[in-house]
Amino acid sequence: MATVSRVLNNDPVVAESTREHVLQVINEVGYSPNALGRSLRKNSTRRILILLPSIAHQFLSGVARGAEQAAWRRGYQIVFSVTHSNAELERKYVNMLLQRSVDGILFTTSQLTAQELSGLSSHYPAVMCSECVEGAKLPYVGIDNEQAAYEVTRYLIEGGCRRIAIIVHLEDYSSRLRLKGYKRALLEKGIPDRMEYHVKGDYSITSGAHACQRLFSLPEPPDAVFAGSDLMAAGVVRRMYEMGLHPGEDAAIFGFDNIELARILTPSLSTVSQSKLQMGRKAMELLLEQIENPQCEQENVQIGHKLIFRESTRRIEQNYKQGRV
Amino acid sequence: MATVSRVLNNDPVVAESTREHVLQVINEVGYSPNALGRSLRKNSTRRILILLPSIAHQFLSGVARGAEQAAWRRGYQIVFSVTHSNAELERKYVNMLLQRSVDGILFTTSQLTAQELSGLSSHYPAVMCSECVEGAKLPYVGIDNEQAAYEVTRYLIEGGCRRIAIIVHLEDYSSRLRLKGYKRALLEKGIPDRMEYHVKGDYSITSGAHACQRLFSLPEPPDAVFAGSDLMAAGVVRRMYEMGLHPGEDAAIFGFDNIELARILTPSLSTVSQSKLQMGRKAMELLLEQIENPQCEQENVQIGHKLIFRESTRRIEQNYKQGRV
DNA sequence: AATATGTTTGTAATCGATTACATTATCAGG
DNA sequence: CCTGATAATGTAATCGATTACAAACATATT
Repeated sequence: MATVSRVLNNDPVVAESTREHVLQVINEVGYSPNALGRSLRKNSTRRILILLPSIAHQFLSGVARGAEQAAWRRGYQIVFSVTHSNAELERKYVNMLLQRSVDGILFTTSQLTAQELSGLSSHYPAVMCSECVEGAKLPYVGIDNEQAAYEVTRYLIEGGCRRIAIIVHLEDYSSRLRLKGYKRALLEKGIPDRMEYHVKGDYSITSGAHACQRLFSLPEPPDAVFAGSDLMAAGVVRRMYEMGLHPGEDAAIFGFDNIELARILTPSLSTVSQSKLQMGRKAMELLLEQIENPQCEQENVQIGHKLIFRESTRRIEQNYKQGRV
Repeated sequence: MATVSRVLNNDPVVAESTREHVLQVINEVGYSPNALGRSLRKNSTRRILILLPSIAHQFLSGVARGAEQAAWRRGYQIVFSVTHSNAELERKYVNMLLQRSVDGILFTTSQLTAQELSGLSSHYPAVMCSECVEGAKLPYVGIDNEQAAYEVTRYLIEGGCRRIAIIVHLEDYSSRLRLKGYKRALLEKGIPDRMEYHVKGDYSITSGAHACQRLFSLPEPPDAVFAGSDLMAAGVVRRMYEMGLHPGEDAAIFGFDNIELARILTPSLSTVSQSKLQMGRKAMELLLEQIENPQCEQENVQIGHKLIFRESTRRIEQNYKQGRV
């Protein structure tokens, strides 16, 4: 029994002959070690939980891939759970960490309070990635949302747009930062910041379509729409067609996230690209570091971003080229 | 210690006063029961693993939601893992079942051999859903792929199309069934089945675009394209625009799965709708039944499907209406 | 007061793998 | 053939929660 364990753990002390014999018998009887017993004894599962708001999440799937790669490289397994942006459900999954079913947790989103997250993080390995919660004390990996939004808005203004609408989800921190960047650019360029051009969206296609409907029913419809996600931008595109407008012509569209959809829509979407793989990888590395070296102090990490220009801002691009600006 | 356990398990035998005291102390010291010890003793984790080929999977996310609901209702937790369609990786996750880290496994896809799956299923609770593996002996829940493809093809033919291309992934069983349905319809209507109209795709947007390129470079390009997934259909749409063609006009397009994208593309996609929620729910119910009642015999379950007609077959729709057919 | 009855609480074995420690096997050298 | 050293295997405690069973306690009955 002890020898079987030693064989399975590659303990060099067992004789080659017994090792072979053990392996053969294991094969014959179809024995499979019980991970519960092992983890209980070792006080480690070598398994990480990644929390996602939903499965079909284009952007986070890239982040998840990066995180997975980093985990596998260090011999950890990944499981995902889905919170559906529901705090109650999220708490149940967070319990997997408290109850030692996983060694660490990577949040890509959270409905928990800053206090809950801080408390959790002070006793257990946890990292936040992509989305972040204002005031929560736990290591965070993400982009500079304020700066990215600033750059997009400035680009639109310099490209000749004057009535720039923004669609954001005002309830999360990164959205608020994006709004701040947008305002900074407007202020800097002396463009009035008009409330009727701020529309709330929840990252979904449908909310983008609704926002679009509202915006293009205004007496002075926008000449550019900056959506806080590519999905919302897709909703805008779709609804503009339905309203008899030409997305990209009648208004420039800018998305966020650079998901695959952005490339295949007609017109293809200009968008903000975040390095998803890098973000996930870095977050996982921080987490594993915490697990294996619990007393280490950790800092937030900022990942670079870049603007990608496609058909949905082609008119602006032409303005730039023709020096019309 | 025994009493604490009894309190946590709501054993009515403990006195109300001690129960309160125990709960208070638990709160004070921040005690959280160790799930490993508990599961080890109870020989049950009340946790199910759902295997997905990738995270950002629009279609399977609906299936997963249905499965989740059914699981929560019966007090089971769900975790997901991602196989990236890699058999090696998949085996590692399947090990979670062998090692008792989960009570059951729900495959939505699999790269394992029929033999492996059959062996697994004969000793452990496992169900296959949506995708299926030919010859594998384990309960399966899905639609009648052959019939669905037959209906689509027939519809296209009756709508006046004569050069109908099909894009499918020939390596999986459901794709082969779809091809079979397609052939059946062609045969029935006396339309020649031309090999140059069979193009291979791997369910991705890109593969749809490639297939499209090939098809519309033929001397006799198709007048309809039936794609084995909405994503591939989206790739076709995109590439047709790029080739200066008009999807929906120059050729009817039919997708499969009815993911959200199908609704927002321009033109919106006609497609085959499978009841994702129902499929997931049913599969989970079968699985939980197996877990709680190991000796029960189970049968495959077929879920209904329906054809959804949108802009990408509008021309055909008009033919029907105008009685031109 | 003594016994019977019912209610709580405590004790110890158990789940399965790991591992420090004890024990046995192996073999070289005297 | 024995001693001593080393190599290999076995024994038993441990991780933390559960639960059959035993023990203690409280209350009612005669």
